[in-house]
Amino acid sequence: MLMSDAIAEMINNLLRESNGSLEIKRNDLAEKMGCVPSQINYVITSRFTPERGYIIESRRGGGGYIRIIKKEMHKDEYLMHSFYAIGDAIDAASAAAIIRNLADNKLITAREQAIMLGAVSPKALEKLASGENIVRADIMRQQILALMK
Amino acid sequence: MLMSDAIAEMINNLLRESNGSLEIKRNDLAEKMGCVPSQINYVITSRFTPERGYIIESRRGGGGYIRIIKKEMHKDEYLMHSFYAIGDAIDAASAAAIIRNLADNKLITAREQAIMLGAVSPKALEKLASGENIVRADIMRQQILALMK
DNA sequence: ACAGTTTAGATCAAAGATAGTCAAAGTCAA
DNA sequence: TTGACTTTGACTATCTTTGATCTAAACTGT
Repeated sequence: MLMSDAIAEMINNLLRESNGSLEIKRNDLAEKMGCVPSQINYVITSRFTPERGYIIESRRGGGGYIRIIKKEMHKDEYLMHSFYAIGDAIDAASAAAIIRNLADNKLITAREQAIMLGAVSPKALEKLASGENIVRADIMRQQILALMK
Repeated sequence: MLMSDAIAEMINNLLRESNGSLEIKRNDLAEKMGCVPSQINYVITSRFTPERGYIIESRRGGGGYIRIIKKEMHKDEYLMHSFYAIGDAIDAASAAAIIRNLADNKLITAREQAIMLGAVSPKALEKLASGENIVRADIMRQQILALMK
């Protein structure tokens, strides 16, 4: 088996044992698996992405760690739908419509709606020379990803 | 647990017991915790910063002390404070710190924090050729304005 | 009051402990 | 053969711990 797959399997086992959330020492795990530490990063970036439902947190220095959290997927379908509805670029009006939909469907609160609208408002992006709709799409995607946590 | 975290926890406990304001003897605390005195300074500088709402006062010499005060701000005050803390441009780490403060001080929920973070994450702004920090500042301001409504 | 001594916190830089990034080299299937 | 995926390791960034040295405040004897 591929080293990266073995590492991923190890992490998955640990996740299962620990009920969906765990902390590892990068160097320890690397040593246990017999690989270089940076390969742990590779495995995490390639397989434990937010898109696949994982949250990663880490800290360097003494007592450093990497925390991996598996979030429960269930009512995220609507969010997924919105996520893909955004596309590569989106204008302010369409963005507002999508956000309003989320609110209408009780996926976000009124306050959350206001925050999201603020972040993608023309005012927020006024300094952009160009590509406003592309950046707006990226921002929205990150916001929706944040909701799926 | 990490020594610095243990010290921070100790201070937090004392703060809670004493209702938001306390005085410690640096050397005594260091001895109690089993660390060098200067580590107390390190913990204070890294975790009890004014940015996080703490005021530090101290005195040297006989009867010296370090006083730590947790400052309570009112919501509007805090939002204003954050708004101005942003400045014309802001990097991702500083933005995260400000957002985290809002959450720590119960001005936003964990979900709102996640949304705000998402919107100003490097990932959300990765398409920008330049001026990332300027756009980030604008986005943050609009998000905070949304909270003041 | 003054000078010298003692007490106690501040500062800073070096060393230690971790994790992240990036690009080059390797592998493998289409 | 090419392109995607994997493996490595050098270099970087961040956080923590420690101790030497500096500075300020209080105390003491005259």
